[in-house]
Amino acid sequence: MDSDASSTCSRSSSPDLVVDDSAGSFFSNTIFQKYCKENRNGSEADQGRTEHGGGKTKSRSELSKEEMQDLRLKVNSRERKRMHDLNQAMDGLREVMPYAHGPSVRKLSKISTLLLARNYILMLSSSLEEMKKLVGDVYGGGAAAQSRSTAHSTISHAATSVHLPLHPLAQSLHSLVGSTPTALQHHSSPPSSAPAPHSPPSASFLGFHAPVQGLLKDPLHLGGSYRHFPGMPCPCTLCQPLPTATSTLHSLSMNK
DNA sequence: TAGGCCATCTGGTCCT
DNA sequence: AGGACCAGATGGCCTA
Repeated sequence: MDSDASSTCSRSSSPDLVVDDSAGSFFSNTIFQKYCKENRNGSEADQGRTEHGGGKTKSRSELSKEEMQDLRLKVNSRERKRMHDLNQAMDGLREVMPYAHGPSVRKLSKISTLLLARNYILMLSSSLEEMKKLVGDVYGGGAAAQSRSTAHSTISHAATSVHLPLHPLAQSLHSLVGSTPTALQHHSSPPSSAPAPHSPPSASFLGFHAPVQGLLKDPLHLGGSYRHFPGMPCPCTLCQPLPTATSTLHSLSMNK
């Protein structure tokens, strides 16, 4: 089920659901069935009371059971649509994460997606800071202003040529991918070509520890399937010998 | 079979 | 009043 990477999930749901489908799920609901039972019993008594006031807007208490039912279906439909939109946004987030994409790769859970996204943002921020420092070092204090003016070209060059301290996420990624370097297919393989068995990432992959660990499943076998983005520093530990001045990312990720 | 993840329903609250 | 947002409850599916 989770392996379904399409924007719509494999569940019986669709963003453009209208009353029909929603009615299906609604009618299958036990609460609704109970409601129907009660409705059947009291329907005669209600009949006369609910007929009045044609045309005028009624308060909720004045609505007939049928109207209440319609209202309920409408509300349910809206809520369903809202959740679909939310899930679409979540899928959009998944797409831009440095994580394997492909039919054979299991989809990140929502919580995993959010946690990974957070770490990823922290990693990028840290990278940016390091690059700024490097640029400052290379051009010296006097040239700092000038270097700032040429920041665009310089940074883009630095991004491809300099290894940055990305240790925490890199460790996390490698805990996801596995420990053997040969298992990795760096800088080339399309994610879908990875023939690996797949499970969702664990808390350690996401760079979080005790607080989240209980929430996520543990073992992962994502052999060689995470993505390297062109122009971006590779976050893996193999590419990134950890400098002594560890970035703040780790501490940041710890005090979640 | 237990646990994780998810979709859906539902009622409450807040905002426009 | 109507809609958006939220959280709890429920039940289904999947995996270890």
